[in-house]
Amino acid sequence: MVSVAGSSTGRGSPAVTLVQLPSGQTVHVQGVIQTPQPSVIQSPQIQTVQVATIAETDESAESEGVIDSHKRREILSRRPSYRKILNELSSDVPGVPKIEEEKSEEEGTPPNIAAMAVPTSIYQTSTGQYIAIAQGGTIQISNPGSDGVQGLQALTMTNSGAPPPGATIVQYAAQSADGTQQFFVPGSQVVVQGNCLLVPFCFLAAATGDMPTYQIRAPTTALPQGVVMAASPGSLHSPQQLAEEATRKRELRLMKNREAAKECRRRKKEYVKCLESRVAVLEVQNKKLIEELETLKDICSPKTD
DNA sequence: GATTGAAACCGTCATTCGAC
DNA sequence: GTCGAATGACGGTTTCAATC
Repeated sequence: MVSVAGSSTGRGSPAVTLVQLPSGQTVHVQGVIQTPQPSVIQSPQIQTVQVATIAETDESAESEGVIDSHKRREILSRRPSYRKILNELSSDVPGVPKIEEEKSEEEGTPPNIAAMAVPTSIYQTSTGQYIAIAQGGTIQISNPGSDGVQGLQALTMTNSGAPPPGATIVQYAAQSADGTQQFFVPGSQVVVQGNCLLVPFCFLAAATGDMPTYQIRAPTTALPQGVVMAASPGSLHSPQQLAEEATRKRELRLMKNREAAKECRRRKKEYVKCLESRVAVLEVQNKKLIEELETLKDICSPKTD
């Protein structure tokens, strides 16, 4: 009679299997029996149940008589965000990377912006560039990939000249540009019409409350060109100004939602990759369990002559 | 090279969730 | 209750490989 009790220690160090994931990542899988791993089903139970319930509408229909409307609403409600799910997974399994909370733009010092006049507002563009706006009117643009101040481009505001009254001339002197280019930012109204095609990007600004926000956009954007600098809050009275304000708010909302959708898709991709990785690991574990079962069967089964 | 279908990507809208 | 963030759904666009 062979005893298999305490096999986790009786067999010496647990076997380690290398699993090649679809993403190319290699994962170490330790002995299956010795170190029971948290189940992928157990961890995000809530989510799994919810998905299953949504999929099996017949079953939910059967239990309608028992479940009140509130409970059904809970069951059918959207599952938690991918970030939550993935972070729960990562807390269960050390190998699963966490989706980090985004740092606010004011947090973490962007690279390549040094010696700025303070107070300074720093913004990041959709292309990864950083824009710093000092109170003195200086705007600096930095490219994330470059070193030191190499990526800095200067925008200088002056309040004089031929442009519409009250407008500000913004001189854009890109290092790589052939020459200095100009576009206008008036004090209370929109500008930059059409100039988007002349400069490497559009300069987009929108005031929210007291603090204006700015964004650099590529000329190919779907956003209508020309809408940009918002009037200062509190000075909107005429219907036209109200309409412009509404348009500006809409553009801002669309812009934010656009970025949110991108981020959401990125998280979803990461979440799916995580699930695929878990599937790969569990498949290996399952295979090993089957093999161990077969081995034990061979050992325990009586020999027949 | 032209066509075509699938997959990936993107922007927008509608809705829900969670913080306040 | 309000507001912003997150996300599903939908339709349009782009990319790419397969086929002719």
